[in-house]
Amino acid sequence: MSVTIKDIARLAGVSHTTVSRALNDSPLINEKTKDRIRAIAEEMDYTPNFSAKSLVLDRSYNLGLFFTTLSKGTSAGFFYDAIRGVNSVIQDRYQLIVKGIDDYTSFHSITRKSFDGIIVVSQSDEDQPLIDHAADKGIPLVVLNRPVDTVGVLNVLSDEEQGAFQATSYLIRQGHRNMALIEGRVGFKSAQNRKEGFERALAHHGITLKPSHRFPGLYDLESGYKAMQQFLMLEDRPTAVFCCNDEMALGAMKAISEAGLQVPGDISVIGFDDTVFAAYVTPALTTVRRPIEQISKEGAIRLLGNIENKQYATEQVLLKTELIVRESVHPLQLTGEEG
Amino acid sequence: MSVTIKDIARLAGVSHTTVSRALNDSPLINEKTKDRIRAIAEEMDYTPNFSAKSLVLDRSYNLGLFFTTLSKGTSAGFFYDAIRGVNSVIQDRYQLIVKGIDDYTSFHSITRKSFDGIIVVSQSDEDQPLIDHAADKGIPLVVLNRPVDTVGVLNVLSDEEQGAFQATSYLIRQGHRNMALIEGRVGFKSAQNRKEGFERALAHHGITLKPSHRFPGLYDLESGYKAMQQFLMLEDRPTAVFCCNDEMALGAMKAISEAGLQVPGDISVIGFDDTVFAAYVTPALTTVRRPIEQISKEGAIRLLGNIENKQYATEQVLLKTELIVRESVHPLQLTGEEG
DNA sequence: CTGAAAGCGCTAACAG
DNA sequence: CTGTTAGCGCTTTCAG
Repeated sequence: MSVTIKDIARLAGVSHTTVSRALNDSPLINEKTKDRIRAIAEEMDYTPNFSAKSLVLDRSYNLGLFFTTLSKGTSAGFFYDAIRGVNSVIQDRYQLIVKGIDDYTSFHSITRKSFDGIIVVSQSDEDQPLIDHAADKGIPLVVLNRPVDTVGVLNVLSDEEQGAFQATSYLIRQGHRNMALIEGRVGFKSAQNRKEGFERALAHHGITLKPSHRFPGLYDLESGYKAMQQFLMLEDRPTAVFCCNDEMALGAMKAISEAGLQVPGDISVIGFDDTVFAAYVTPALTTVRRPIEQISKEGAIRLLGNIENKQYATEQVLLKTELIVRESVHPLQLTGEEG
Repeated sequence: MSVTIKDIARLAGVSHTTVSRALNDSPLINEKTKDRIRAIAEEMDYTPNFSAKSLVLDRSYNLGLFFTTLSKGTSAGFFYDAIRGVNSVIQDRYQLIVKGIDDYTSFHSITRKSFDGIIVVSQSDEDQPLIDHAADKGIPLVVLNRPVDTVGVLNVLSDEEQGAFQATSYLIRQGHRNMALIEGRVGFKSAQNRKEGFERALAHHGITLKPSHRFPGLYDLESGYKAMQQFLMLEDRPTAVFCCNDEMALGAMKAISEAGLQVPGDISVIGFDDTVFAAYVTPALTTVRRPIEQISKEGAIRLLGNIENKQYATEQVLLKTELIVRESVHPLQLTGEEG
């Protein structure tokens, strides 16, 4: 069996309490004694039993990182950035447990005992039951990526409506009037926000969008491809397409080039997210950058603070998005005011 | 505080021992009693305290999923597929703890108490100390993606050398003789395997590669781009480039198109991994498919079996790769035998 | 079939 | 500054 504090106590000729205190650097213990005990612990290759600690301290040392789904509709880059961001913050102090919310049949096992805190990377309103459950159980909680107004829940996200508004305004400034929209996954908040930003920019310029010029996507390459195929069959083919993420934009570009047309010569394409590959496709994709890694870092930092200070202040942090202009948008006709 | 078996015992008018047994479906307990206790537990919204269980049962209910690194050199798609594969297998029975091996300063905390089993998605020989440590501690272990011969360690991977050999042979059958190689990250086993497969195919056909026609990459888009820029400056520019992953292939394609040349008209490009975007770039990328998700599923299944049966058989599973022919390779000159 | 008692490894009063 | 004692919530002998 493995070494316990009792073993150390025996060797050091002290009580196991003293060992416990020494190893936790308690001010109650003489420095000399501490050093001696630490040396013995080191030598015996002692590792604390976290189950025992957890039991008595009522802390699990677990942090949950929950995604809406692991199996569909989450893009790999998004997933990777989120985990990286959180991981870079928690370091050694916690174990990072990754879960898909849709894997749960019951939230019963999610308690304050099993998670010291939870980070929900939320893409859909359907995550709300989980969020409510966790808030209900009093688990420190931060929700990323989607606005929530649950009391006591920290919230970090980027202003995607604004990002979409900017991107669309840019399209308009480049002279485009006949535009199309490839929407995100139904039920995903990001899909709605981006659509709304797009629509607000249009309304702002008195442009209307025909029903034929919008298409619901799934946030994956294929749905962008298919949506674009639809648009290409239209009589009044759009001169610019706003895609609710980069994957769909890439799919759309594929459809355009297969039809023998050019991006951006014939049709301009704009994406969202600034995925790693955006700069490397040809033409390089003009898109909206969303600071996922920063969001998840901020979220993790706040969560840790929350766990440790036990203060449950509601707070929403809104990070800026940024339009990254590259090559996939072509000016259609200059309108006097420079773009 | 939360409900414990003692609370249930009090309400049911039995001892907490009986409750424990009932909830664990022990054959020692009368079915009627079980039902009654289960009903009460349900009603009180009882959740077992896993720290307490862990302490006495000496199991953590944690499964570690270790990557060589979370911060660099791991591609998002690879990461995502691996987590998905494992997650789909473990279901509710374990918590999945994701770690980057390079985040550890000491493996001290990795014990049989803290992990019931470990899956190492290994990309580098540098992971060996961790693998040895875990094997040493007697933690059930499966290593994915890289061959190891540590005793008692399960091993699931794909035959990448063979995949690279096939891909290169295909290039040769298409008439290419003047080829170039963009290598993977130094120290990554996959980089070495792919390079060796490439070289074996060349040797097999008596083709030699000039030092100028190989370039070390980092598995990311940028390094593929830069490598290709080097090749483009060569006097005897290659007619085909073998890239050790799809990201670098995309970077290379970017460099080619920026130079005013065509893929595959002027230069053929072949990748590795069959990333999601491979089919959607233009031209669609010819590449080698590697069944990451299947590998991680197989690995997880074997690990669970191993944990539960306590049998530590060394076993290596080698899964096939598959050449996916798309559009990025152009026949240079037919050689009689069809390609 | 059920219960009493002990103990997993650790921390935290309470004494001294 | 150190030790004694109790107990976290659970499972597991050992008796009955």
